[in-house]
Order: sequence, then structure tokens, then C-alpha cells
Amino acid sequence: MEVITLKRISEVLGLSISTVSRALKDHPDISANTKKRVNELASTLEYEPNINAISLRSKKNNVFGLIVPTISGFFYDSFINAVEQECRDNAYSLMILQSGNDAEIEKNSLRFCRQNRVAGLFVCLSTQTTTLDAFDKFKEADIPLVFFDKVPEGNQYNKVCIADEHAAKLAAELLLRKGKQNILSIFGNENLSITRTRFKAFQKIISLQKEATTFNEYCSSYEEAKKTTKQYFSKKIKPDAVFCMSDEILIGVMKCLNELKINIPEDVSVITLSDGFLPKLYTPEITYIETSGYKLGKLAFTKMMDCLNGNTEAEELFISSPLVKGGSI
Amino acid sequence: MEVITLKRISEVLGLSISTVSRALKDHPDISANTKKRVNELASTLEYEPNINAISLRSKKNNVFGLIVPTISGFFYDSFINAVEQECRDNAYSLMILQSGNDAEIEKNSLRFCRQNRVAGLFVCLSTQTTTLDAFDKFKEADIPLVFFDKVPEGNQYNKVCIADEHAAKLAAELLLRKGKQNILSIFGNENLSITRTRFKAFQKIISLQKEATTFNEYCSSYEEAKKTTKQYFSKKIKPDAVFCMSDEILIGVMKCLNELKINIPEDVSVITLSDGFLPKLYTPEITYIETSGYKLGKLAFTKMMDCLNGNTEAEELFISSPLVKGGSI
DNA sequence: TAACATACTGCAAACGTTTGCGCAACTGTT
DNA sequence: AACAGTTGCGCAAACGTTTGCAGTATGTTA
Repeated sequence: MEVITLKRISEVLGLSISTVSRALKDHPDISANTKKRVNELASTLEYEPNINAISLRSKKNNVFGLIVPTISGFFYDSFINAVEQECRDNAYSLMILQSGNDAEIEKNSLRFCRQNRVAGLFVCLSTQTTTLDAFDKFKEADIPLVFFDKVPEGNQYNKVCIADEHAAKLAAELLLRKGKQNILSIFGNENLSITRTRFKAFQKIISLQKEATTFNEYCSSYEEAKKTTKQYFSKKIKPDAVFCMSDEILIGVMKCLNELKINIPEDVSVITLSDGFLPKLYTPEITYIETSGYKLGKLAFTKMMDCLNGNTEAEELFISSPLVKGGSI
Repeated sequence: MEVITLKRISEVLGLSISTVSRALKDHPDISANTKKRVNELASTLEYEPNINAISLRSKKNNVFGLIVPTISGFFYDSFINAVEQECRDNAYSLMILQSGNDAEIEKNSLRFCRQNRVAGLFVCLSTQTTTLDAFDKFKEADIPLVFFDKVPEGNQYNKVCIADEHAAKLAAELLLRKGKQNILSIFGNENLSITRTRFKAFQKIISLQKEATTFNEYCSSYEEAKKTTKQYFSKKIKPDAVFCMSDEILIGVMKCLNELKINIPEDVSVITLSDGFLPKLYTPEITYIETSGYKLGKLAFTKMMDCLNGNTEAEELFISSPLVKGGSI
């Protein structure tokens, strides 16, 4: 089927291309009658402007790039969900690329985004990223960059984050309030700044209470978390609470506790940071500090639009992390 | 920062734009020396071709559209994961749009895809879609269309599907083999062809065994599935097995069984169709018939490439659905 | 009648790339 | 010395759109 262009419409109507273009844009130079004729024909022929031509001509491209370790999960898919909704509402399209936590792929993806002249870029760093040079090039090219979740250190970048410190603090305080004294705390990948932040904040609160101790572990997969949990629960003195830094950790912990038929909350309390889906799957539902990918996505998009509107100063934004009570404490 | 174009390179080197273009493409007309000079400069200036210009000129666009009810979930994110990987490996980009099971949004998304002159389109129909007119236009425009999971009826479309019939049959046969006689079967949205297919196949197998009966229910959310399950397990004669058509149903069923402290598999057997992630979360792990979003994504991409290579005849493809044993039967 | 404002519309260039064609400068053959 | 063949490169058009400028026709004023 023939593709409809301005030229085609102009030929049918005996007008020039420019007149047709202006008519469709409701330009004051064009007479009402001409506008009517043009719009009607465009509508019957189902004319759709060619985005490539528009982008080329205008040097603007209504595409955002989004680079993320993986789409699958409980957090990133929520984030993407939110960003995609906003993109759709704002006539942007979204190009999603997975790095798989591979620095090389991440770099290629950045190149791909540059080729596509993206209007802006959302990035969650891979765990293997060591250098930010490739990202700095975007800054030089005045392409807004919004980091989320796994963000770089340094204050020259735009970042939207979970209030990691506050969230970890909240969890720690709750455990202390409930009189827990023997806490197993499992954290994720030690390389990441979010891990370090959560770790420090949690640690700090617990240390305020002399009677309480926390055993800290780093696990980078749920299998590892399961194994680690098993070790602690085969000791004579078992933890009276487990803190999970993420959904992934929670999965491993719960798998272990269920297999060992350890009752929650009678034998042990469990608390986690989570997007909120997984905790509700268990019985009793797990108490968690909400770290919402969806909310973070909305915030990231807002910041992105801000940047595009000229507010380019780098800043770090946070979303709140409310406590959601389940029956696990 | 100035954007590097062929023109810029040609100016620096005192060559014509066409020579630079050809040099970068290793065209035989260009001398080795010139090629070397061009490539070196392009590399230091970090030249990246403008995809919009290429698409405009070539009338080809290396972008696929993907329309799906929602990204979040256990199945679609796997599917997207697979498709995105392939796209990246094949220098395509992927434009993902969520319909939210809203026919109007779906229609707008289709328009958006047409505007963007996508090279092809992956579609999982929304539950509310009634007319396929908008899709037929893509066919007319020779834009390949590959439906997945929720596919339309009729043999004029390309479809990649779970072997629904086979999967449901497998589950039914296993239950019968284990001597189950009082089966609660919960299905999803009744409008969908996949539901009908699964239902019929399951029903048919069970009916072969005189002693076995199945109580069939349709639930369109996990809350509903939970409620329905609760009803059946408060009767005097309780089911000795539950069949779940999907992950979503499984969540509701498990929530109910756990709350009622019904033991699996002692009190009741559970089997589900699933992508495989959720069943492994529970203890014991739930036996399931694998309906892999990832595999389906790979197959969909292969079919898409086939279409682009001229093999346009409509066909319906299936992925196998192996039984994965857990401890729930 | 001349001068001028108003209302429409068209011309042409530009965005960055690709590519058919032509042209000049060599090289080798008679 | 004339010719053909080869090598290396540039010109210009095209993809579809937008937009500054110029043009024409009509009506208005002095």
C-alpha cells in the first residue's frame, strides 16, 4: 500500500507541499476552506507524519533511552511501567536496553543511544561499571541523563533514588522497638553504593542499642541468601530477626525458613525492603519498607522533563519509603 | 558540543561527503589511503551516523514495536527480555507500549507505531480488543505482524503461542494418573482464546475418566482466585487437587491454601501453568507445565525475521511445554 | 489612478545520508 | 600518438518535513 506523504496530499488537492503542511498545523496564513479540504483528505487517507523526517529536520528526537541491568524482576519492570506510561502521555517513545550487568554491553547500548540521538537517557548502572567516561559524553552533548536506583557517586549527576538511608533506618528502628537482639542482616552486591548506604544506616541504628547485635552478610543471588540463612539457623543460638535488603534476598531467606519449617513471626521476625509485590505473596505477609519502582519511575520522568525544560543543575532526588505492616514481626 | 556529521568530516579532510560516506562503508571505489584517513578521523571525532537520516533515506526503519497489556508480570517481562536481547544483537531497537488492556490505548499505540514507521510489530492483544481493523492496516502496508500469547482467531495472522492444548492436557493427565478425582480448575479471562483452548483440552482429558470430576471457575484476578478457592475449601467435600491456568491464578490459590493451613501435597495437590519463577518460590515447589515467555520471545523474533526475509505466509507456531516436577503433587 | 495593506499560497533551502552517474587522471596496449 | 581500460573521486538528487521569504491577487485609501 502506498505511503501517504504531504506531497501526495498536495498533488491530489493541487496545492503546494508547504500549504498542506501549514494547513495541518492550523497556521494562520492558511484559509479556513483550504484547511478544511486538507484535513479531510488527510483524515480519509490516514496520513501519518514521518517521524524520521521530522526528527531530522528539527534536530529533535522524541525518544528516550533506558538502560537497565534487566527488565525482569519486581522493581525494574515497575519502574519501566511508570516511565512508559509517562512517555506515552507525552508523545515520547522509549527505547529499552538491557545491560545484563555487563559493562561492555552497557557501553554498546550507550553508543546505540547516541546513534539514535535520544532526547534523554535513564540509566541504572550495571554492577560492573567502573568508568563513567561514556556517560560524561552525554553530558557534554547536553543530553540529559537521569540515573536511578544504582547511581554513580559524585554530585555532578542527576539521580533519583530510594531514600536508602531512611528506609534502612526505619527497618532497624522497628526491629529494636520490637526487642530484637540477634539480627541476621543480608545485603546485596557489595560494590553498589545503595548497598553501602543501606548497610551503614542499618548498622548505625542497631549499634545504638547495646543489647542488640547484627550479623551482616553480603549475598549476590537468592541462592546465596538461602545458603547463608541456613548456616545461621543451624547454629545453637538462632537469629530472632532477619533483615533483607531486597526482594531477591527475601526470596532466598523465605525459601530457607519455609524448608526448615521455622514459623514466622513466632520463631523469627522478617523484614525487607521491597517494591511490595513479593511480601504479599507469603503467609503471613512480610512487613516491608516500600521501595517503589513505580514511584521512582514517575519521579525520574519528572526530573527528565525538568532537564529538557532547561533546569539542568544536577540534583539528587528521593522518594519516600513508608513502612507497610505485614504479619511477619 | 558540536555534532559530527559526514559533512564535518569531509570539510576537515577536504573530501566530498560522498567519498567520506563510501570510505566508511569500505566501498571499492575508494583508495586504501583515503579510507584510512577517513576512518581515523571518524574514530577520533567519535562520529555516529544519524539513524533518522538513514531511515529517511532508505525508507527502512530498524525499530520494532511491541504492544503488550503490561510489562510487569512473570511472563511478559520474560518475553520482552528475550526480544530485547535479539533486537540488540541484530541492531534493531525496540519500542515498547503498554495497552493496559484498554482497546483505545491499544489503538493509539498502533497509530504511534505507524507514525514511527516500525519495521514490524509484536502484539499481545488486550482483553478488550474487539475489532482487528487497525491491525489489518499493517498487513496492507506490508508491515509484518507477529501476535503472541493472546492471539486473534483466524488463520490469516502470524502467531506464536504456548502449546496451550498440549500443556493443559499434560496437566490433566498427570492429575488423573495420580488418582485425583475431585479437581478444582481455575481459569483466567473467559474472553481469551487461550483460556478457551486450555479449558477445552483440560476438560476433555478429565472427562475420559469416569470417576474424576472437575469444577471449573473463571477468575480474572488473583484476589478472585483466592476467594473462589476459599469457597471450595469450606465445603464438606474438598477438592483433592487444584489446577491453575496461570501464575496469577496460582498466587490467589496459594494465598488461600496457606491461610487455611492446608498442606501441600498431603491435603491437596496443586499444578499450574507457569513461566517457572513463581512455582519455585513456594515450599514445596509447585509442579508446573512450563509456559516460557522467554522461549516464546525468541520464537517470535525468529518469525519476525522470517517475515522480513520475505517468508510472509501466515502461520501459527508453538513452543513446547515440558512438565517440571515440584513437590506439590 | 497610484499607492498600499491584506490574505493566501508557493519556492526553495535545510536536516544527514546514500547512490547513480559522470569526469579526470592515470596505466598499459597497439 | 592514439586509444581503451582502470582508479579515485565529486555532483546532485532523493527521502519527508518545516519555514523564511517572496509572490500574486484582491480590496482599500487618498
